[in-house]
Order: sequence, then C-alpha cells, then structure tokens
Amino acid sequence: MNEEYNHVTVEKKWQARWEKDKTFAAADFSPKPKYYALDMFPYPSGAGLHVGHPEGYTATDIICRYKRAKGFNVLHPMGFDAFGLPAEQYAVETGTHPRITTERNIANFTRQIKALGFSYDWDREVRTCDPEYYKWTQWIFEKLYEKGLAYVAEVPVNWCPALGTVLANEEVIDGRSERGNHPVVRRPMRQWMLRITAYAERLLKDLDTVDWPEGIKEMQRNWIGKSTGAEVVFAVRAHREDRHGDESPSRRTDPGGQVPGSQLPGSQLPGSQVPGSRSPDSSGAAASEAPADEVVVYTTRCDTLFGATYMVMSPEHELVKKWLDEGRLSNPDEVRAYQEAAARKSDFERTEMAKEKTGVKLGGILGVNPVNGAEIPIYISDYVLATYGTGAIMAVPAHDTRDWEFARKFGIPMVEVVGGGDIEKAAFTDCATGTMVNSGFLTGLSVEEAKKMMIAWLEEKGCGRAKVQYKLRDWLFSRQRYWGEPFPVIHMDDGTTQLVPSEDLPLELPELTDYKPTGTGDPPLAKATSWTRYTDPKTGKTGWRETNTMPQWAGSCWYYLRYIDPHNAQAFCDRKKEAYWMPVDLYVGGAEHAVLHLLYARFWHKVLFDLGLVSTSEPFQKLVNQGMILGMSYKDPRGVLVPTSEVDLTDPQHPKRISDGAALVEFPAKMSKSLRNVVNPDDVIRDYGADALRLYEMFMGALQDVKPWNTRNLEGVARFLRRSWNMVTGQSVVDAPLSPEQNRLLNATVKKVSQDIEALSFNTAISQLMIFVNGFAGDGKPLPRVAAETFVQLLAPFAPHMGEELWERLGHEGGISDVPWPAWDEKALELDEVEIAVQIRGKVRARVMMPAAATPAEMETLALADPKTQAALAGAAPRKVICVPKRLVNIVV
RNA sequence: GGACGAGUGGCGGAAUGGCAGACGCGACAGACUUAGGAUCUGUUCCGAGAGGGUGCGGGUUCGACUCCCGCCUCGUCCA
Repeated sequence: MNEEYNHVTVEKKWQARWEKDKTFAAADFSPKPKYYALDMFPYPSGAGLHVGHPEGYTATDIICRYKRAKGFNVLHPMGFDAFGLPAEQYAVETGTHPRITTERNIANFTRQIKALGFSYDWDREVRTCDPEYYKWTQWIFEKLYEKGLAYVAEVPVNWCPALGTVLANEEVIDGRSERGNHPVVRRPMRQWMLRITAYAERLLKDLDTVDWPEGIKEMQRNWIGKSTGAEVVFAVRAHREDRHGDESPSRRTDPGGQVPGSQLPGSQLPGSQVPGSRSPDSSGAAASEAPADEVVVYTTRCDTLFGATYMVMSPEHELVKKWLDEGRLSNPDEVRAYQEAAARKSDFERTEMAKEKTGVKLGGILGVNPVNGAEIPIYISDYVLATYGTGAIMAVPAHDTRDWEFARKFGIPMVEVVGGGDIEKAAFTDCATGTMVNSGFLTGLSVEEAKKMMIAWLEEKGCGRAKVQYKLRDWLFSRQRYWGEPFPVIHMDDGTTQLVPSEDLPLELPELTDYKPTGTGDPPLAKATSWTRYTDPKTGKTGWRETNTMPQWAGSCWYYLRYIDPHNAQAFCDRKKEAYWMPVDLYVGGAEHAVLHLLYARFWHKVLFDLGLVSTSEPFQKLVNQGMILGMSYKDPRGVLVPTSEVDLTDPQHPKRISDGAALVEFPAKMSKSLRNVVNPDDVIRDYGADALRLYEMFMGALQDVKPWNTRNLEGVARFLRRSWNMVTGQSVVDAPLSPEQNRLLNATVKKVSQDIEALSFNTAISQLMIFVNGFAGDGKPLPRVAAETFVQLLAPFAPHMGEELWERLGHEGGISDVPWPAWDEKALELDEVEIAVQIRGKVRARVMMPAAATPAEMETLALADPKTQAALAGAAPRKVICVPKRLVNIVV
C-alpha cells in the first residue's frame, strides 16, 4: 500500500531544493518571451503575515509556474516596503533602532513567505530602507527637483500634536489620526511638495491604455477630478449698511420678478439688486461705491450665473486677510473668530455633507454679479476649500445642494434659473433635462447650450473664461519623521538650495539615540546637529541639511524597476534590462492602493519616461485587485460582537458564548486583533501544509471577490490533495491506453485548467482537477501513465510541493518547473451523441439522445418523434421550433 | 447624497442569452472498523404531488441568474 502524504517533510525538501538550485532565478535576456509578474511588496509589520498576503502571492505564483511551463522567461520578485511609522513608534517606545526592528520583521516575513513555496527569485529582493536602494530614491528625487517638480511651500498641513508629526490626508480619518486616533489640526508648515498636478491630464488620459479593473480606473479619474467650467470675475464694492433695516427678506415673493429675464447684463435697474441678506431694506439706504477689488470664482455651472444670490470665500482666502488688514470689514472680530475655528477642522470635516453649514457674512462689502449687476453678499464658510479652484465660489442655492442648505440656514433668497424641479424642496441639480429660465439671453436653452453661451459671453466681456480644473492637488512629500529617506538637499545660509552631488549619494540617515518627535514640528533629524550642519568643502559656505524625510510612498514608487537590476551601482536600472522586462505584465495587490500608490508610481514613471530613462509611459499593463479575506466572527442575540476566544465551538453548528452559554450567530467580518479572528498562516501550514493553504485560498471564490475564511472548507481541499496523492501513488501506474471516456476527461481537464489559469479563474480550475480525481481515483485500479503525468503537471502550479514530489515518484529527474505544459486535443472532446433537452412552453419536457452533428432540421424531426414530446404537446401543433445544435430544441405552440 | 461592485440551496460558490445549483463544505444513510472527528459508497434546492424556484416589481426574447427600466439590501470608494 502507498505511504501517507507527509506535508511537513515533502514541503521542506522541495523548498530546500529550489533554494539550492536557484530554480526560479530569472535570466536577463532570453530568446523566450518575457513575463513580469509583480506582487505588491509588504510592509514588514511585527504581526507577521496574515492570510490576506498569500492570496495575491499564490495567484501570481500559479501564473508564473504556468507561464514557465508555457515557455516564458518569468520575472517574479519579492521585496519589502521597509520604511514606515510602526518601526519608528516602536523605537520611540523602546529605544530599539528601527533598523533592528525592521530587519527582525523582514526575517520573519521571509521565513513565512518561503514556507509557502512561492517561486520568487530571491536574489532580486529589495528593501526600501537599504542605503543602496534609497540612494536611487534620492537620485530620482533630484531628477524631480531638477525638472522643477519638487518645491518647498508653506502649506497648511494636518498637524497631529500627539504624534508630533504632520500627517498626509490619507492618514487622517474623521479629523483624527489613522494611527492612534489622536486629534489633528490644520497648521501651516514648510513642506516639500511634488508637482503631480503637472501630470494630471496625462495620468487621466493614459488610464485608457492600461488593462485595469474599470472600478479602479474610475477611482483614479475621480481622484484626479477633472472638471470643465469657468472662472468668473466678480467686482467687490464697499457697502454702507443700514443696521435698522427691514428684517424681512420677502419683500417680493416672485423670484422671477427680482431678476427679470429681459434685463441686460450690467444694467442698473432699481430693484435689480438681489436681496441677498437681511440688511438692505426697501428705503434704498444701502449705497454702493466704485469697485475696489475683484474676486475670481470657479464654477462648473456658469449657466446658472443669473441665479447667483451670494458668494462664498474660503476662510483662508488671501483677499479676506487683506480686507481685514485694511480694516474694510465691519465685523472683523467675528470673521477672525470664524477663521480660527475653521483652521481646527480637517478638510473632511469641512466638506462633510451631513454637517450643518456654518459661515459668517463679510460686513461692509458686496460682490457684483457681472452678468446682471446684482449686488450680492459675500460670506466666508468652511465648506469652500482654499485649495480647490480659486478658493471662492458663486453660490446658486437653487441648483447646488450645499448652497441650498447654506441659503436655507442663513435666509438667503433663491432664484430659479433652471426649470424642472421644485426648489422649495431641494436644489435642482439635474443638468440633462432642465431648461433655463429667468436667465436673460440664456432663457429657453438647455444647460449644456447655456454653459457654452455663457462662456462666450464672459470671454467677450472680459469678465471670465473657460477653465479646466483638477481636484488633484500637489503631493505633500515630506514627513517629520526619522525612519524614511533623507532629502539630499542643503539649504545654504545665503538662501540658495543645493542638492547633494549624485556621486555622494546615498545620503545616509544619521544615527540617533532618541527618536521622539521634537514636539515643535521639527523632525527628529534636527537633533542630529553635527549631521544637519553643513560646510561646503569647496566654497566653505555653510548651510543646513533638510531634516524632513520622504513619505513611505517614495520607495514603493519605483521598486518594480529595481527588481529588474537590483545590484546595479551605476544606475537605478540598466536601460537594456529595463527595455527587456518592462512593462509589468501582471500586478496583483489589494484595492486599498487603488488610488495613492498606483497614482504616485504612475507619476514617477512618467517623469522617468520623459527623461528617457524608462521605455514605457505606463508601468503596469494589467492590474488585478484581490478581494479581502474576512474572518469568521460571532455576535450575540443583541448583535454585540463576541471575540472568537470567548466562543464555545464544541458543537460547530451551534456556537455559544463561554461565559453564559448564549447562542451566537456566525458571520464574516474583517479580521482584526480585537475580534481575535485573525488566521495565522503558520498555524495552517503546520496543520495542513502550504499546498493546502494555497489551494484553499484559490478555491474559496473569485480572486477579486471578498471571501469569508472557513477552516472546515480548507479541510475539503486538504482531502482533495490526499485523494490526489493516493490516486497517483496508491494505484499502479501502467503504460496503458486511455478509454475514450478517460481520454475525454483528461483533455477536458487540460483545456479547462489551462484556460482558467489564463483567466485567473483559479477556483473553477481546481474544481476541474477535483472532477478529474473523482473520475480516475478508486480501489487501486490501474492508472494510465499519461493520465497520472498530465494530472501532476496541471496540479503543480497550485500545489507545487506535492507536484514535484509526485513527478519525482513517477520517475522523473530535474524537477517539474521546466516541463512543457500539456496541450489538449479538441477532437478528443467531441462526442458522437449528445443529450438534447426538448423545451415546450419554456419547460424541459423530454431529453433525447441525438448525433452531435445533427442539423437543426434533423434535431426537430428527432425531437418531435420522441414519445414524451408528443405527450407534452398533447396534439397541439408546433408554431415554431428553435434548434440549438448540441444544446436544445425549443418548441413554441 | 454620488460612483462602482454584489445579492443564487443550510454554507463557500458554478453557469459564451440555451437543461440553474458544477465543485467543495455540512447533513443524512450505508460499508470497513474496538473506535471514528480516518477512509470508501450513495443521497441531499423547496414541495407528498402537480408544480415552484437565482433580492423585489416590470420589460425585451422562442428562451433571462445573465440584457434593459424602476425599487430594496449589503459592501467598497468618494463627497
């Protein structure tokens, strides 16, 4: 009898063999076609690998092993995104150098990844925190600087007092730090910025050239946020207010009467002034003076200009500052108080839809609507951001939801200029169906026509112009941290900036004994005073080194290029090797990087492309996002989550709480420490083996889908592996021909598995392998050699350890990796006779065996001749018969 | 609020517009066993049956899980 499969010894044996033989070393240049499969490299956290990591890694590994067998020269590398905040925070707490922690974590990750049997070329491993690596990160930064794409700016940033550092927008959630949940405030600081906005249009346009999930492309498009609109210039006039004015804004109730549609732009008819606030009364006490300033607003809805009844500027707007300084506002204290309150909020809090709108009217001034001369009040409000557009908007409450809410709260009138909605109930924002009303020369036009005509009018009158606007903002590229790439920049005392000469790179991080933030906003590097101070060896001039460091994104922006030539000391990557390997043919990773990492990397890549340093304008040809793996979780009858450690599973069908025996409900939820539902790959490998883990993760469902982990199902694939083992080792393998049925099953399996791997449909490929085993296994009956060998080849990409072991036991030397992938024979799949379903009134009433080659006419005859068909027809005459060869016959009566 | 994705047995999930539920888990029955939480064999969408079934309501079609329109629920991202 055969021996039982021992996953521990077999997996160890082959992992050692692969490592010793460098089985998966990628050759630079080869007559074979190349294939570059890339995994998103991990941040080596202290927690180690979780089961989400091997999901994407297994998918690419299967592809790589398949592609090698198909004759491709495959590049499949792995590395570590090794700069990052956790190691630094650990250093702050314990004094352990982040390098030590990082190395320890990398060692653990490496052990775990190798235990999964992935076919990486480990000689190409990169670590972003390695000076030989970040030398080139710094070098690329210098290229960006030389191209004018890196600059220093004083910008309001997310300052987290508790962490003593500035956070990127993506690290701030609901006005609190993602890490540690500390409050975050806005504070202007000196920062490095990268001018990614210069590439906005190309980053948008080139999305059309890559094979990425449509959802991810759409997210990037939204992030770039291109809008086509107009800038409109509003004059600003001083305004003496009569504080004893009529409080009622409803002097006239018909909005159409306030802005007569026939009124010519610029004319000053009495009463044409929109009663934009409570202050002006009907006595005409309000008086206007000559224009003293201009406010430029950006709008995507210039068609609604006739409906603008007030303006809003961001609290940080420069003109507001200027007016305060010049004493032109009648309520400076109120305005200043509001500015301070707004500074304490994050962008997210400020623009949140659900939030109650706040704002302050600027006393003493009015804006003038250029299209009809209406004088309208100007507010500052935090729902307008200084960083988007011009930092000022014209507000059209009738047709913008935020303006509508604001106007409701402040009692500002609305003027309907697009007919079709009910502006009493809500802003009418439908651009497709509305028709312009109350809008002078635009009345009667569609929204689209009105936009065009308004822009033409504005440009002709010199008070506006068409403008393309992007939501994308320049990339805040510095962090007040220690554990990151130092900027190769020296600020000279004479005010100039100079770069560290490229031959002197890398500029290494200085050693510190204390990693705590300075608390003042100065980065920890400021403490390394001897490092910071700089004297030019040639000129003797003095200066100080930049003490900010680069964000974690920097190293991951180009790591896929370093894999191509990881030990090159002369260049970040050899040009010829780059041209050979790029672009990445398949990039697999989590959707959490849908926008930032992928956008930043594309940006750098395009800069390198423009410099002639890389050969493709896009780095990643095909992108796939694996879905998250959820953990099994439990909640009690009241819906309270119960940590898995407090669940009694002695009866797996009826989980109970240990403390009180309450019945619990099982449901999938994101794996988290607090729920204690995190599955550790080490445990799974110990109990079931790496092959079983790999196979299970691929069998759970589609790669892209969210899937719940369930150990019971894992036992199912472990059983399949044992059955596979027993089929090959427990049955005598004979050089006998296959029966036609066996031949058909074998060829069908080759075809299905091959096509499913190409389509990344690993779950259905595995079910086909199961069907094969169900067909060939059993009772020690002899197994034809061709069936055994072909099956082992098909299994090997999924379960490589068992694949190699079985291949060896079938008498082969030299490993299975380079054995050509089996082909299938379409002819073997053909059947002489097939069962055809006969449908009558949409229901299957009979099944008739027919020759596979039967023509529709023959099928009809055969179907109608069947007694069951006749019975179902019950004498009714067929009106029409549809025959689909090899499928069915549908009889319409 | 918007964009995108998803709703199929007790569960994970299959189905170029052509016999819904492949494959697996679980469950049930049997075999082998001192034993079974190992292994093997069989049954398993609901319904006694006629029939009914892919979140709900319409539509297109000879034929709809699949395409179209309108809802509901969940997820992700954005506001």
